[in-house]
Amino acid sequence: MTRTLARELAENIGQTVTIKGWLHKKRLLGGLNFITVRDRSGLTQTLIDNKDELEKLRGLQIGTVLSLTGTVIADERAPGGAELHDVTVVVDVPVTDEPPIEIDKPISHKAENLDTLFEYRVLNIRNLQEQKIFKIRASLTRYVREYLTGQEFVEIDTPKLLAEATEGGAEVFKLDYFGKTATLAQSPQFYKQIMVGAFERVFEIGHSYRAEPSATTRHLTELTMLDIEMGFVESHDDVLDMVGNMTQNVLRRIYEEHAADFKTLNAPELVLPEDGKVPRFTIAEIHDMYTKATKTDTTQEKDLIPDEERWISDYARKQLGSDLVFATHFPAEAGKFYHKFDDEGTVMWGDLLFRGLEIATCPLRENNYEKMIEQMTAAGLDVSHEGFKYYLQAFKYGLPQHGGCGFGIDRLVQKTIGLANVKEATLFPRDINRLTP
RNA sequence: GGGCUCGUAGUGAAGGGGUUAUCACGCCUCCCUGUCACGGAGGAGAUCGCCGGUUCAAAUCCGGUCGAGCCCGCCA
Repeated sequence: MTRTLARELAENIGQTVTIKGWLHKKRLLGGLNFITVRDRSGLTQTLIDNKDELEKLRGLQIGTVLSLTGTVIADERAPGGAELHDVTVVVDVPVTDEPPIEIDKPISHKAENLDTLFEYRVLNIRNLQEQKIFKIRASLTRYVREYLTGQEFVEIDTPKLLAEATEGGAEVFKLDYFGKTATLAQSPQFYKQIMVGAFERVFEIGHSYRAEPSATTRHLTELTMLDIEMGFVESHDDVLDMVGNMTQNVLRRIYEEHAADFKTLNAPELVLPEDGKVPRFTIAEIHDMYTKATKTDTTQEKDLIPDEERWISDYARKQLGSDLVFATHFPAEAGKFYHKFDDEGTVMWGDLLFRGLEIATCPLRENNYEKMIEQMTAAGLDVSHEGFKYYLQAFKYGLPQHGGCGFGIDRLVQKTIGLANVKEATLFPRDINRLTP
């Protein structure tokens, strides 16, 4: 007997079929007993009136793996309009231990209960509502791949085990590597730039590791980043246009194709600019606007403070009809050695904010070999260091003007759905004090 | 790294010096032929995070410790 899935039930009225899945819910009404089984496509309700068949389930808990063979009956009282009757029960994998949490009801995502959420992740991921988050996540990365591949970007994979930290910025994890010290990549920064020299346009969806002791709702120590790098860009605007267009494309698509899921997850309504142009403000402009609006002076800050990110996003949504907004022209002192600087004391670097949170940094890179050496020396770096040798080869032997972005996939999923904490958008989050499951 | 808050059955919560620690869900037994958060009757399940102190008496007050959450710094 071949297996029939829950979603195929209504197409098999009158047929004898076998449903395989997990015992999801028992509703025993005496002579009338409903057993709900979960498979990858959804739930099947079966009606068991034979006492001997029902007795096979005595003492068995939610999660028991079952094969149920019976006749498909159309009945408008059944969820989905069809259910299984005259059922023969086969217990494939009996479960006698009571699950520590209930999985047939929405799982609490209250901040105080997040620790429990992740402690029992193995089981609560069997909850259908919980699964929607990760099906949306899977679709989002698929749409990103489809969009970028369509624009002739080549997907690459680069090493996460590195000889040494050279990029600067975030703290790195160190580990023993056959007696040597290795570090975990904090980003594919150097490799994606190197690959511009080969393919012009590249992207990678991979993990990055940050040893920052940050205990907030927006930080992970192991995160999933979408890294994009594009060669032969004419200006920083080209980079911002590419990232803005891609983001709008995948957001429009996810809201369209997962409309029902977004509704049950209480996701916010998507608001994107009608002309397809993501609003842009310079850091200085945002500081001015925020300082005027809130009487909190931020004009001396080099970056946006978190409340400014929320404020400008709120402004963009309400005044300009956009959930996305770019913050551009960071002060030069915020830039790093591989950034491109302009003559006005700012760095050609823009942050993409989505619903109050920074989800991507999008800089233009310095591509001139001599200028790179100059900027690295000015930053106090040893240009003859092993860690820079291979990176600089790419520049020495010809890199066109290029730029791209580091895009936080976890944050994108979080904000797309409207989750309060980035960890809720991650299956098995790693943070400052969680290394399991 | 700095600040604030919270640890009570398996899960989620209430209680906040004084008899047997309260409720919901889940679990066990029984009743129930259209449930879909089914309903009804009964039952089991908690050294109130841990250590110490104050007190005639501590889940409750105080100190420490461990664990967690949120904000800031920094970042995606």
